[in-house]
Amino acid sequence: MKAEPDSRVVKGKDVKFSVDDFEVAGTTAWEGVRSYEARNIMRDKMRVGDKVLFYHSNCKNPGIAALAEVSKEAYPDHTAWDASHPYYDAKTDKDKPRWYMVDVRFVRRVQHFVPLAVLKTLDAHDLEYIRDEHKAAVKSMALINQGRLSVQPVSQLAYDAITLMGERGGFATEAGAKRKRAEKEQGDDEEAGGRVTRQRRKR
DNA sequence: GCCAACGTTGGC
DNA sequence: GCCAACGTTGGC
Repeated sequence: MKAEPDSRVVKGKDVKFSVDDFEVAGTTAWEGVRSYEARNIMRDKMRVGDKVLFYHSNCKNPGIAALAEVSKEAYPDHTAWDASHPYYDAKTDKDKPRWYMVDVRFVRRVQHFVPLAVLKTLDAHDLEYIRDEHKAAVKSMALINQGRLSVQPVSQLAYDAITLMGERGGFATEAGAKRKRAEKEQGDDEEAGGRVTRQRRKR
C-alpha cells in the first residue's frame, strides 16, 4: 500500500502520510483510494490479519518503509462525500457507496529501507539470502510492472524477498549499486580480454 | 521538469 | 462503442 511521505497540497489539504505519521497514528483508515482496481483489492481480497507492505511513493527515494496489517475489512470511504476533502467524489451518493477503505495497523519499520531502485535491479545486487525464485517473484510484481496501482497484491515469495531484505539489508545505495555494476562490467571485459589473449598466445 | 503509462472524457 | 484528446500518476 502506497502513501506519500512528502507534503503535497490537494484542495487546500496536505495529503502527506509518511512512515513517521503512520507510526504515530498506529492504526489508520486507508482513505482516499479512487481507483476501481485498488478499491476491488481492498474490498474483495483484504482480510483482517493480512500482511501489508507500506510503501513511500512520489518522493525522492521511493520504496518499502514499514510492515503493517489489515485490522478492519472494507467499509465505505466517507471522505468521498465530504466536499472539503481532497478526494471528494461528487458523483457518488450515500445510498450506493462507490469507494471503500480498510483499516491498517502499523506493525514496525523495516530495519533497512528497501528502495524501489534496488528491487528493480535485484540481479545486480548479489544478495546471498535472495534466491532466483525471489528475484523472479519481485520481477513480476505490480510495483515494477504497473507503477500506478496504489493498492496491489504481493505474492508470498515477493513478500518473503522484501521482508528478508528489510531485515538483512546488505544492498548498497543506488550510487553504490551503479559503481558495483560498473565494476562488474569492467571485470567481465577483462575476463573476455584475458581469454582472447590466451587464445592469441596459443596460436 | 520531463515524460511514459494509463485512466477518463466526450464527440461522433 | 470507438478513439482522440486530455488529465493524472509517479519514477527519474
